[in-house]
Amino acid sequence: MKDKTIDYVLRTTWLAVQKMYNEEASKFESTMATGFTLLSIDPEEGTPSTSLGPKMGMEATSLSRILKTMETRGLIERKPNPEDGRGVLIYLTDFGKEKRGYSRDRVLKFNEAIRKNVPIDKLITFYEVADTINDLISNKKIYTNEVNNTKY
Amino acid sequence: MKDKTIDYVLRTTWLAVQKMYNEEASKFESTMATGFTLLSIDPEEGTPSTSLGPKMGMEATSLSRILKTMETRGLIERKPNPEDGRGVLIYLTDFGKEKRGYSRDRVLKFNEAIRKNVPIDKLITFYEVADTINDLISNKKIYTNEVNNTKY
DNA sequence: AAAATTTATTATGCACGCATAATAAATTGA
DNA sequence: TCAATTTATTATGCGTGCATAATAAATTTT
Repeated sequence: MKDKTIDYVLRTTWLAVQKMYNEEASKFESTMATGFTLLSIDPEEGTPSTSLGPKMGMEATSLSRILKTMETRGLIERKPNPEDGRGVLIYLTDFGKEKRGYSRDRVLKFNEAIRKNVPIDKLITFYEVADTINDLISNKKIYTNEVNNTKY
Repeated sequence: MKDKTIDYVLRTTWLAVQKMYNEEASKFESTMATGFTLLSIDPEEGTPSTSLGPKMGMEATSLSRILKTMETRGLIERKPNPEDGRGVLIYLTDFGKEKRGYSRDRVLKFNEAIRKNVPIDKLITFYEVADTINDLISNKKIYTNEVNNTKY
C-alpha cells in the first residue's frame, strides 16, 4: 500500500466506501447520494435547499438533479420559499422519513466500525492529513509556480 | 473538520483532488482518468489490458469505455493479443506519449507537495487508516451482524 | 473430444458530480 | 428609481465508475 500514490489511496478508499454505501442503499431501493441528502434535510421543518450544498460539500447545481429525482420518487416535496421568490424549501414525505432512518443506520454503523478499529490519535491524524490536502488544493499552491510541461 | 463523519472527509477530499486533476488535465485537452490510464500503460511495449484494472484499482468493464475513448482521440491503439484470442494489447501513440508526460508531471507534483507538507509518520498513519477502512469493507464486517432497520 | 466453466472484452444503463448556460428573483449602486 | 450585479435554481452535457448482460475465446472437467 505504501508504494501507492496518495491520490491512488484516496481514490480507491473512497470508491470502496461509495460502493459499500450503494450496495447497502440498494437493499431499501435507495442510493448513497439520496441517503446523504435525506440525512441533510431536517425531518421536522422546511429545509432551504441553499443549506444543503455547503452541508454536503457539493455544488448546488449537483444537488438540483438529485432533488428532482428524489421528488419524483416521492421522498421529498419542493415548495416555494415564501421569504425568497427564488428559493425552495424541502420537506420530507413520510416515505422519505422512513428511508432516512435506514440511511442513518448505515452511516452510523460504518462510522462506529471505523472508530472501534482505529485508535483515536490515528483517526485525528487522518483528519489532519485530509485537511492539509484540502488546504494545499484550495490555496492553489501545487501547480502555480510555472507549469512544467517536460516530456518523460 | 473533526465533527464531520469519516465518509464525509474521504468523499470531499477525494472530490477536491479529482477536481484539481481534471482542471489540470483540461489545460492539455485531457481528463483525470485518461491521465491515470496513460500512466499505467508501458510506453515501450504492448500492455495487456488485463493488467490495467488491477493496477488502477478499477473494474475491467470500467476501463473498456475509457480505452475506447482514448483510442478515438488517438492516444492509444488496441491490437489483438497474439497469445490470447480474447485479449487486447494497448500501445501508446506518439500523441499518447506526449500527453502521458504532462499527466506524469501533474501526478508527481501533487504527490511531492503532499509529502513536503505532511510529516512522514503522519502520512504513514494516513495510509494505515485507509488500509483499515478497506479491510473492514472487504471483509464485510460492518453490516453483517443482522441488519438493523430501526427508524429514527 | 465434447461439454461445462472461466476469462477477456464490449455494450448499455444508471448513479454521481462538475461545468456551463439560461432564467428569474433579490440586492446593490448610480 | 432604474440599471447592474449577485444569488437561487434548473437544464444539459460530459466524465468517471459500477452492474448487468452478451459474446467469444480459453481452460477445465468428464
